[in-house]
Amino acid sequence: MTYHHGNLRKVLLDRAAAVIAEQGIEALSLRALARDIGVSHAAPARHFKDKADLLRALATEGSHRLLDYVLAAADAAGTDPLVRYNALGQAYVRFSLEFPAYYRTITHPEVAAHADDDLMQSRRRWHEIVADAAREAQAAGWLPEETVDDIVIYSTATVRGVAAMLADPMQGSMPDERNLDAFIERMVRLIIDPEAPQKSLTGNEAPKRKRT
Amino acid sequence: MTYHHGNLRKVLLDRAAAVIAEQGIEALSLRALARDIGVSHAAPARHFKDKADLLRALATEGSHRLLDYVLAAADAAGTDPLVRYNALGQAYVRFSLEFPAYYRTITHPEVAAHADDDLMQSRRRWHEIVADAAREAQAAGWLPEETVDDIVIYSTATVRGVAAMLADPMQGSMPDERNLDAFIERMVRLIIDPEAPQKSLTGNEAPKRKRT
DNA sequence: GGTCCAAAGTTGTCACTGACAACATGACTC
DNA sequence: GAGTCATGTTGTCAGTGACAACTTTGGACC
Repeated sequence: MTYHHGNLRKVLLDRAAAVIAEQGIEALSLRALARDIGVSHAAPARHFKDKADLLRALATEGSHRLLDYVLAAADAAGTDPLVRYNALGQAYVRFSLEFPAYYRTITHPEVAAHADDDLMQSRRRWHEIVADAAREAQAAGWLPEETVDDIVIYSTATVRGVAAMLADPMQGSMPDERNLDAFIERMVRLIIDPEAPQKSLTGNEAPKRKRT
Repeated sequence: MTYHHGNLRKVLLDRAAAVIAEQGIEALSLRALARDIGVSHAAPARHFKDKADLLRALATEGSHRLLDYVLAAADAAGTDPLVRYNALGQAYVRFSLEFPAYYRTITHPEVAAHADDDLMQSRRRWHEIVADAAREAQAAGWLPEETVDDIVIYSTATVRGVAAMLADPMQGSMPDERNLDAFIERMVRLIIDPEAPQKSLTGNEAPKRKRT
């Protein structure tokens, strides 16, 4: 082992993500992390000013991955605006399950309250992405009377809530692993149902599809 | 000051709630709490086995208050099932704003993961309350094709998400204090719109009001 | 009214943590 | 090969949660 580790920063981030995924953010300790990696207890300070700084870095990286993940899913879903919007929501929930460490960090209150510019920009980007998709879905007849902002916030809140409830293992009536995909699909369909446009209605019915 | 404090347990809970409301759960320290109250650093241990135990007690008390708060709001809303269901959702979000310490504690991952029987029962009770209300709303024609469980989980997830986003001060596009009530009303109306039953439709239209 | 005793506080201590300061190492530059 | 600067290291400090051992107090009981 050389005196200089070489890529300690990356190793710290990876190992921290693993610890968070296994034992939660509370259980993360800079000293334990350093011990684990085989480096002195003060080494992490060279790369992260303090614990919050490490979490912030993790959240920033995670938020970029989230955007990539979600955009890839939306693109794979095709051009139908309703299908695309739905795919966006499902991908968000899936990300929270596939990368729990990133997701927990991103939504951690302490981190959220002291977000840096990079993290703030990721949030704005998320808002834009969903807003664009919502506008297209509105053009296809969905929720014509609501503002785009309201729709975005509502949709974000819902997928965030679904993710939170899936992360809470003690919640009753939660699906087991085999039914997870179907569960997510049902939940997001309650936000936007890609198969419920005018086609299922007879011609004389109102073309606007106001919800509820 | 007598040697025996008298009602230290209650004072601890109240002061802890105040600290959490002001500075968050992370900032809560048993020693600082004891110092603050003017009692020795080990005194809290007589009443709460450890820090998690104090948080658990706070969460339990909070969950009872939440149920009372929400039921009172629902009862005040009248007998129309849709209005009642809507009131339930709005009250949930309002509780999170009015009693942030309780709400944060209830939804804290660590607390949620190690819930005691009392807390678990409160959760089941919440599920029952919402399920009963959802059944009545379904009988009035709302979302006839969904299972009650799905509706409950979906609704809970959404109000939880809305509460989470309101608690996050850095979120863009969030309402200022004057518009809060209207914002909450709009968000919950997207779950269930109490003013959108069949009455607004002409007679030959489908009586079932499938969403989206 | 004196005695016992358990509940409720106290002091003292331990291991652990995050943060900081001072020092050591080594890679790169000129 | 001297200088310098990023990157590690050692040493230390105050704060924390948890625990053990001791003290005070107010009733219960006779």
